[in-house]
Amino acid sequence: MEKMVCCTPLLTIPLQRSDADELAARFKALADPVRLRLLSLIADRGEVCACDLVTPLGISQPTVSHHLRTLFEADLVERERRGRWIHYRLVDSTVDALREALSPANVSS
Amino acid sequence: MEKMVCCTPLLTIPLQRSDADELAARFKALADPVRLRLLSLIADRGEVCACDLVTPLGISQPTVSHHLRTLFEADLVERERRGRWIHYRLVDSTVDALREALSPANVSS
DNA sequence: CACATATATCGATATATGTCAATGTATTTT
DNA sequence: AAAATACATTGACATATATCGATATATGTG
Repeated sequence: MEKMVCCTPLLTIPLQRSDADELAARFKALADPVRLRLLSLIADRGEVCACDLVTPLGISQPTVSHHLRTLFEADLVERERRGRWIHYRLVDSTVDALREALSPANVSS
Repeated sequence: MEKMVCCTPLLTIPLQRSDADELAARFKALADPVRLRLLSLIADRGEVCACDLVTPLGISQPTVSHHLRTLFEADLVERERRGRWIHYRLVDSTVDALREALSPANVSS
């Protein structure tokens, strides 16, 4: 059971400040090419050890760790330690919620 | 007819660097609460004069202008000068494209 | 043309962010 | 327990961004 994450739809009624802050924070997590590629790799493989995310992007291990933390704190990925490795998975519900926040105003009626 | 805008889906295959750059640039435009509220106001009213976007957010006119430019350059809004006023409208196709970029990997088959 | 209004740009400043090398911490292996 | 491996944190630095006041530009009005 995923926890409730976000977000007020953007295009239906004028966003309040607090809702805008929350939604912007999520999009901010998506607003970096390295994080998008990490997310993409995680989604592609279903589950990935962090160790497999360092080499393919050509950036340092601390930088990868930093970005994974950002994705984690935005609830875009979840992680699980298994032995030495930490495995990352996409949190579908957050991606779904962001997608829905971009839904057009008048879908029905 | 809207021009082709973007973007490679995020969750289907690993993003290439150039695609990630492009997509990140779009999300960056959404990654600010002021811009989200501007977009929300524009979407709500269908078409808005820039003059009506200054007061409701409590920020200065140059700042509003700056953010509107950012939204414009990300193809999220279009604008049209009519006399003294510049009218802003949402570019639905860009919002649609971003929403689709967040589509889950295996929708069909 | 002079003036008012709507919007954009400039310059300055404060804050945020991406990145890395160095170091720290947690876990397994020997 | 010592060494090795996986990952996180720290500190430093460069760049980007949000914001504003001042000013410029464009359009309409008298």
